[in-house]
Amino acid sequence: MTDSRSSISPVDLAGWPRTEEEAVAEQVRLRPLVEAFGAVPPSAKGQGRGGERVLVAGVDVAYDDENDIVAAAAVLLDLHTLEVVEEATAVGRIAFPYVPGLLAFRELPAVIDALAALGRVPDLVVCDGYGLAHPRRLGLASHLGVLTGLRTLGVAKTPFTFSHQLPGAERGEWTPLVDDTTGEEVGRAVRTRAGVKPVFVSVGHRIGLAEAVDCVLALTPRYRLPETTRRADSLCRRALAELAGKPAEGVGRLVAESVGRSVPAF
DNA sequence: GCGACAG
DNA sequence: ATCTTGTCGC
Repeated sequence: MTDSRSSISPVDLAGWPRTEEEAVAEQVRLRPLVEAFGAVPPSAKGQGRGGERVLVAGVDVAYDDENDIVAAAAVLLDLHTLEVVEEATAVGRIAFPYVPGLLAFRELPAVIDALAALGRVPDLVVCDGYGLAHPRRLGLASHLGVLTGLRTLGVAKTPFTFSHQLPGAERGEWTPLVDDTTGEEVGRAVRTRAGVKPVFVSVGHRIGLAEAVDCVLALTPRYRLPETTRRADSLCRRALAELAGKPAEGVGRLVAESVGRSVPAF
């Protein structure tokens, strides 16, 4: 047993929220289950010793609103070499409209399907968006963590409703991301590349904020965004493009593809 | 009431 | 997210 879960189960769409009220109620129910502490993975096994590599998954989704289709991708990387170990995609119908604060209900069903299609369970999942930095402290990264038991963190490209001072220009410098309604630090604005706009990192589940920032810096040797995010973004767009013209009916909610050990050039 | 608002 | 021209830089 490598993690608290040895496999990932798809969500039951029959019980998925259909209204904003139901969605908010679900966030309030899950919020107390978030664990905002934990070391850089893996903490369950031997700290990366003995040749055991740390597997980090990047997830992202792309939409075709015209045809009501969503394509998700999960790309597994070795945290130390940043090599792609495995990748998987899943497609389905869009499960919820885009509502700021309720993004998880739109993205998670497809994201979890893609993660479930991987042959291995990631030690950490990097999400495109927020975790605890959320009006009700349950952004998509935290939501995904609570639903699957996986360790997660969020990396967003904009400050959402929070405030921050610009961090120093050097890579690695950061400032707190603050919720002005409570004064608490909900994340950090992190400079992943010298002289380039910062990204916004927050805790998802089972990891501390400082540890989450360390992981993000390890995943950004060259670009502003983590390699996990870049890889997943590229893959889900390709997966969506391959569905060109196909009607939403029939797409259902099928795992479209699962490719092991591929290292695509992009 | 109005604007802002992760992706 | 998605649409969408040209442009600067490695």
